[in-house]
Amino acid sequence: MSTSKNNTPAAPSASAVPSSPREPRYTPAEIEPKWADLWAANPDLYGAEPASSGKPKYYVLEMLPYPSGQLHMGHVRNYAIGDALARYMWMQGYNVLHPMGWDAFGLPAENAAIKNNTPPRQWTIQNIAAMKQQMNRLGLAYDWRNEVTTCLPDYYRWNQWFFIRMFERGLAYRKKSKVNWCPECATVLANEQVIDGRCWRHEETLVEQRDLEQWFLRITNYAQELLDDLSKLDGWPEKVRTMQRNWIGRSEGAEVEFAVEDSEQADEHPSRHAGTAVLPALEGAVTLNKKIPVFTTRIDTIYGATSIQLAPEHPLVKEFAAANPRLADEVTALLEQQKKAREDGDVGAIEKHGVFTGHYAVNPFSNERLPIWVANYILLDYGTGAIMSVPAHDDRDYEFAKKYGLDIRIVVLPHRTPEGDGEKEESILPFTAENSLLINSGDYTSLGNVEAQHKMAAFAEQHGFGKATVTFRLKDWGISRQRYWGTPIPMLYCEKDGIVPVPDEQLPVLLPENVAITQQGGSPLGKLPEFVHATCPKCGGPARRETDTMDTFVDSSWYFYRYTSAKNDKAPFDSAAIDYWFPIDQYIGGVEHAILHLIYSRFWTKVMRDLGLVKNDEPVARLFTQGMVIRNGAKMSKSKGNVVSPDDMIARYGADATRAYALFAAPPDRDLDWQEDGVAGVSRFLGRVFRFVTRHADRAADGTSSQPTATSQALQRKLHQTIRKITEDFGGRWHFNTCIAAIMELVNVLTAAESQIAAGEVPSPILAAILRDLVLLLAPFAPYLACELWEQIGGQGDLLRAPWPKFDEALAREDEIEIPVQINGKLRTVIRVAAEANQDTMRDTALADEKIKAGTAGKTIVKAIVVPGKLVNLVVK
RNA sequence: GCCCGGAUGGCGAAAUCGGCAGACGCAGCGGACUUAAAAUCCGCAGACCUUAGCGGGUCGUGGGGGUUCAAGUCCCCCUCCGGGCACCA
Repeated sequence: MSTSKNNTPAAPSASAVPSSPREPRYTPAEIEPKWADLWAANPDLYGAEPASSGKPKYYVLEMLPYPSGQLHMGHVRNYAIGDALARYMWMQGYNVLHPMGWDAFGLPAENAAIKNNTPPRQWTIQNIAAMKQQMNRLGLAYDWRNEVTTCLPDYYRWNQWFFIRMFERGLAYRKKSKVNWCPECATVLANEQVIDGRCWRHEETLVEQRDLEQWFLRITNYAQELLDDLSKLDGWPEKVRTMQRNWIGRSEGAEVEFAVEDSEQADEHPSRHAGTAVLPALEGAVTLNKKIPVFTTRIDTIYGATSIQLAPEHPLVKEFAAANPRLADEVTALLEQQKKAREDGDVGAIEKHGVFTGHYAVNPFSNERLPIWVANYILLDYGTGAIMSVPAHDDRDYEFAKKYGLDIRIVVLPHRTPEGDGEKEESILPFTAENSLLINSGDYTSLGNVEAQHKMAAFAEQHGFGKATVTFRLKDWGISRQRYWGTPIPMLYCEKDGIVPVPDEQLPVLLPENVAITQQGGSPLGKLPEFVHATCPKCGGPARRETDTMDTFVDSSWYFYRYTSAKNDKAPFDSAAIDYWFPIDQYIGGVEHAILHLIYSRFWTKVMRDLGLVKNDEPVARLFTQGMVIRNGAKMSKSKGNVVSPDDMIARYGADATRAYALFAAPPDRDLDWQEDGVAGVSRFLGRVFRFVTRHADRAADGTSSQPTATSQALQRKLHQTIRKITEDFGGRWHFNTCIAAIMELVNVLTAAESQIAAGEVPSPILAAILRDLVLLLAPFAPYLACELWEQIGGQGDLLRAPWPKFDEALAREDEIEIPVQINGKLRTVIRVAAEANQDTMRDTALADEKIKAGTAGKTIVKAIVVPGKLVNLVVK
């Protein structure tokens, strides 16, 4: 684009540009540490004011890191976004809370302990120090006065305190169940931590199923509210809300009990082939002791049920198999297939297999006998682990019935299908659509399917064999971990009193330090007799201490509340501070926590609300998920060898350039392709700013007239257009890449006017104002440079508290604009008109143009489309 | 299979409401400064055709259709890439 298009002064000739060899150089390696030290020495500088200040508040939060010892580029990007926002909001006059902390419990510390023979605590604390150093070097404006470190007793005691509160209300409970076991971690994992049958931390490691007694948190009590409140979270990405909705997996339907025929009866039909047909209704008395509850979303199709299918692990299957070795073998084979499918990460594509058990159940609606099968596509842990199979109206049942020759009976039809057209009916199978009509369904025939669902569920409830019900995919949160480096679960086991919580006054249950950590499995704390042996607070007798520790996702479920009052030793936080600061105005982090951390946090907040500790229903008002940092087309990882170290970048180009590049290279929600040449480019740009401002820094003081000139007006116009653009972007769009591009454009315009400035065509007070605003605009993106230049131009007070530049519409307005002129939609020329020119003026100007005259000569102008401020398009024939 | 994103020069990208496609930056090319280099500064730059040159023309936002005076943008169909969910009864 030519500069004249912007109505800016023509570019000066090269010789007009001052190029003094004495010009100071931009040296971030000197500037940045100077300010970093100053900031580190003044912890109040970025401190939030107390709630009592009464100022409008803004709580901006970035997800706290695990202290691995090294920041990676994903962190840098995350924090650069949050820091820019925090600084901007400060400059807008808000009382900003911008805290940071450490998600400091977890397995890597134990692994490092084994490898280096360093105690986990020492390793963790060292890493925290190193990373805090990196953060300071990056110039991140955190309020360190409320730093939270989750592995310290003053934090984790409140995990224990919350746990006991939950235990008292039945929200924490112990049960034996099948759990996910990662052999690599040597511990149990929550469902949320299993991805495609593999451990979330060990992509190569298959998760095993083990039967263990574990502590669970009753997140399912909140399933409905967690689902409902998603609709309130309109500041969250739709993608995250959808992921949570799917994870919660609400499904409305009915539970129906099918009675099992007594085994003596079944013995008359031992052959598996007998299992293919529905037999006539029972006559006479049959013993029906056992019931199979079945969950279905389509009770309206129950007359079409032609078999019962059980999960291979179903308890009844075990019973049947106990009396039938051949069946036992076949069930084992089914289990193997399931396991293999899990290992292949391809659970959905497993080939369906099944086996007839030799037993029958009774359809409570039709009294028909249905063969009971075991099938590998039935999951024990969803619904009741058993289904009624309706092949005509379910894709999976249809596939299975076709394979094994089971009956297929049509009981619902589309509203419009003419009756009796058998061939046509066959062709639509399996017919699974809702909004259908029932046929062959006893009293319910010819009802609409939704109406039938209600009536049938009501009938089942009346007769005590079923009811309408809702099933969730979400399971309770298993939090026991058989590892050392975590919060001890504050529970005691007394022979006399059973499970007893540790009394509040004995909290925290301290995590002992003298523990031998091995990869053997089994809780390391169990090997410390002095830890295990305790006294029952109820009877005073001997008790055994719980030796498992809590999932570290407990730590991160409420840490952001603690930031408001991290030194409180009487309560997890000050409720007055919470009332003021919550909900979090803006939370920023990676999308990988869309389900795990973000659903646990929502659950924890609802529990705390019900405990009367907080008033908000949700912790986070607005959520932003930034894109990944990739390089050479792949996510940065050691194994791919494409990792770029933040330290290297800072050493070479400075923290400002590194941060600004992280914001400049892509919009923050998209993946960012790291290109080192790009960092160099941003660094060059910062150098240009540095030199330009430095060159003119002393102009502020001279007292010349402030009468605007054509040049100064052009510069101010560009400046205020830039202010408008960036201010609007912070308001919501967050395209910091184009914000930085806009500052680059501004600087390009300023340096292009260098010769006019040198010639005195810009009054000093105006130039000084431009420099000041330029520095302020830069502050959120390159804080070190901005501070350095703020000092040079004699800025008053701390830059962070300086008010954000105010956009002036009058200064930004263009007098004359360029209007493209098209003939039949093709660009022919560009005309200049006054910005507020009306349609007639625009059309006349266009028609007077030589190129347009030539282009329309000998033709008829059929139509002239004139859009004020936009374009002229002449339709000619 | 279902649900979200995405696809624009050699590269990262921009175009906020349907109105000059490629802002800004990288890499590249030419020039200035320099003994030289670095640094810095100035300029050129989508592809193709045409012109001695000035210039002129055609094509162009993954592919195909459509709506419109006008489409990267709206509608329909399709391809590829990334992510999430998945025998959920």
